[in-house]
Amino acid sequence: MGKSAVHSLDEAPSRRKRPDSLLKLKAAARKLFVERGYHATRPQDIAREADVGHGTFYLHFPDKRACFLDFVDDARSELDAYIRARVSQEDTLEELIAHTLHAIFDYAESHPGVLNAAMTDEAVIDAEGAQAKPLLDRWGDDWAETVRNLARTGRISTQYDPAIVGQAILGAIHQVSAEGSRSRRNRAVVLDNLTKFLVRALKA
Amino acid sequence: MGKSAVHSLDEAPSRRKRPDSLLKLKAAARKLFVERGYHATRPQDIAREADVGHGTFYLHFPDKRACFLDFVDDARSELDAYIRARVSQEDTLEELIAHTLHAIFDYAESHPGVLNAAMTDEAVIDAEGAQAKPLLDRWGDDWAETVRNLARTGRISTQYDPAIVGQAILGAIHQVSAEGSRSRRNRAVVLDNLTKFLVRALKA
Amino acid sequence: MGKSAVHSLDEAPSRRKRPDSLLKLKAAARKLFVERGYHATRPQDIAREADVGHGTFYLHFPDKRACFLDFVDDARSELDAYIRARVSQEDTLEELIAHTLHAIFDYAESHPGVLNAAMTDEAVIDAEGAQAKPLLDRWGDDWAETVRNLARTGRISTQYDPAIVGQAILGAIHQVSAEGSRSRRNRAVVLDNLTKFLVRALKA
Amino acid sequence: MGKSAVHSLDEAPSRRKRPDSLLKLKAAARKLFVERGYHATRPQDIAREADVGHGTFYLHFPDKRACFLDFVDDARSELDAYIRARVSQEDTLEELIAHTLHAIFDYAESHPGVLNAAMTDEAVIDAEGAQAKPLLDRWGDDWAETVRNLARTGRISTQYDPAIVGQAILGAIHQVSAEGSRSRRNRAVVLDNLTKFLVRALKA
DNA sequence: GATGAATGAGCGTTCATTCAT
DNA sequence: CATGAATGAACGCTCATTCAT
Repeated sequence: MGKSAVHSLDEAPSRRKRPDSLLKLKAAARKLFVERGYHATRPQDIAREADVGHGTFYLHFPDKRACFLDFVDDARSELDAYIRARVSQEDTLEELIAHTLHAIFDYAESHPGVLNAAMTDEAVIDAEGAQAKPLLDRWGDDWAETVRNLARTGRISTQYDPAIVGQAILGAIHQVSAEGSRSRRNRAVVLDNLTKFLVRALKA
Repeated sequence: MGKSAVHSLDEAPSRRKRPDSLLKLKAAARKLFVERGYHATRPQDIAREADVGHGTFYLHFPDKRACFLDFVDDARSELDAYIRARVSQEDTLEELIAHTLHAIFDYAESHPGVLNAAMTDEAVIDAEGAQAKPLLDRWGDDWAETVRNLARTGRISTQYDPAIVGQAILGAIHQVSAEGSRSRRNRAVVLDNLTKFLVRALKA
Repeated sequence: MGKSAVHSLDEAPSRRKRPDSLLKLKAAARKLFVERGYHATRPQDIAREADVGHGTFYLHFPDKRACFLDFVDDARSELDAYIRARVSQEDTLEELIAHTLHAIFDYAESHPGVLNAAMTDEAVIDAEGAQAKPLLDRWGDDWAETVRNLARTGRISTQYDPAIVGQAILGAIHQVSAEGSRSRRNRAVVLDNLTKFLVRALKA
Repeated sequence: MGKSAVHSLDEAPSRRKRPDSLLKLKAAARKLFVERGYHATRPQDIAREADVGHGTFYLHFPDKRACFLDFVDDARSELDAYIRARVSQEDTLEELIAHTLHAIFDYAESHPGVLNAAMTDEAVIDAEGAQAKPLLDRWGDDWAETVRNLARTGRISTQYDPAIVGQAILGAIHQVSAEGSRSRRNRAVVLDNLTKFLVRALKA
């Protein structure tokens, strides 16, 4: 009815088919997880927001949990890209910290609420068989690796256990940016203080 | 310990009744919130664990949320007591950091999981009418106050915004201890690294 | 403590003991059944309103239903007394109708809400083993008896089945006064219309 | 009647599905509200009676109250249709009363208990946000309108306040038919008495 | 692939009633 | 007589998931 039988010249312009229902679902899921949180978002809500049938949700995700984890993974990848685009191997400690923080705050600014939503403790979304490591811990591990590299190249003190200070750095950044956005703090001031704090803590 | 054995021949030592159902419920609630988290713990589970009827739960708490908030408040008070017992006004920066961290780690050791459970984001337990500030932010504010005092007495650099580095300190401690307990790290090493990290970040 | 051991000169002036807890409970029950209705009134509420312990309620009533039925019986007795005080055997039809309606409206005015609350359909308060006749039907029976008397003494048409017009009269009175109080109608006008209506319907 | 039997070879005559769960629920709700009353009927009971899952109930009604109100509305519409089919504008007073009562008693006979169940005081089903007027009052208003018309066309005495005698008529009819069905009175006798009663009360 | 009506275990909570004191 | 802490069956309702179409 009114839907042309012609091979959809008008809507699927190029490649193969178009499973854009997945894209619509992912966008809707992100929107709702950010706005309402994991528990207050029902698969039905996501499907309606995406303007697809409720059943379609389960064509693309085995369950709600998987959908949330997928959202978290996307956020992580996007943030990684932001960071990789701004830091270079030759950065000094100050530069590396400053560039990374800039990347994180830029991401948070253009994707408001996403980082906070993505960091919902996984204990909260799955009492029992949770994944090995919460997202925050994995991000802490990334910082541990960075710390190891900085120590190896003599840019920071070698007296630290990288695994531990990696978590410390991540924790400081996370809490400062989370609270900063809740309290609507001035971004430049936050960045400046946090950069100074981390650089002094690490400098050789 | 400290509870006199005199007169307790049986179980109900002297006069009257003993409306200890509240105590049993609080203990049960703590146990289950720690073991399973807020969402996976039902009022009914708490009542059964406390060995009282379902309805008794609602004699003492208006709802599940209030029970959780009560648990959080208790944890906060207990931890405050631990900290106050170990730090003194005349502590140097190093001492203050070390003593506070000792207190936190002692508390975490003798009450495993409690701090993590208590820090469940309040957004998670009550979408709408949540309290103004999450517990973590309030603890960050406490650190901000400490930072202000240290700066005023010349023990740390005055170039920081206390509100921001307060949150940074709290974030570092929280993440290090949370991840540390998940990864079963050596306590002494964690303490040592974290103390050094914070002292260097703050020292004048 | 502070309660005189002297044989209560001050409080139980005359006869025996004083089981005034029953009186307090009955007053409280009436107040709450009128204000909130049967289902929204809990035995606990009645006990608290009466300022006695919850258990005391069950010392005087086997259950909530019995308490309500007791309230209904009281209302019926009181209204009967009002009516008996105003009508006499020698009243003409007009007088009898007018006096009875005056009695009912007087009672309703000095005990607002009581008649309405007392007429709550018993189906509503006890799904299964209800009493043989709802209160309204029993009041209708009373009117049937009155009609029989009026017919016997030639004051009204004899062509009616008293049982049926008894219910009709009661129904008209009940609905007019219930709706009249809900719509805050003028009492005199209501009385005048209703009297005329019933007299014309019955007059020989 | 009016539904063509053509094509209904089996049960699902032609196209698609048949979302008759609503119809089954409405029938089940009517049955149970009539048999047990509002408070003794649980949504779950209605669903089981309709042979659908509990949740299906909430697909069609926001809550139990809405389901009951829907039942009431249906009953009112059905009865209105019965009455409209039997009375005409040119009826004399006697005819109008007689035809209307016939319609009501016919409806009550072919839908036993429905009118009584539908007239459950709305105060009983919803303490707070109830509708402006109970169903009975609204039916009384309908009678008031009828009385106004009769008075305007000179068919009844003009000395009445239509609003009040409207309620009186409705009250008489309601109580007589409710008690009549409880006492299993002879329908013809009841009709005869009630018609005479009302006609005499109203006749000019 | 896509749909959305249907499901029912499970939720947080209430309240009429009991009974040890 | 009086108490009120305790009870637990029962309530109205939600929502992650399935499956016939």
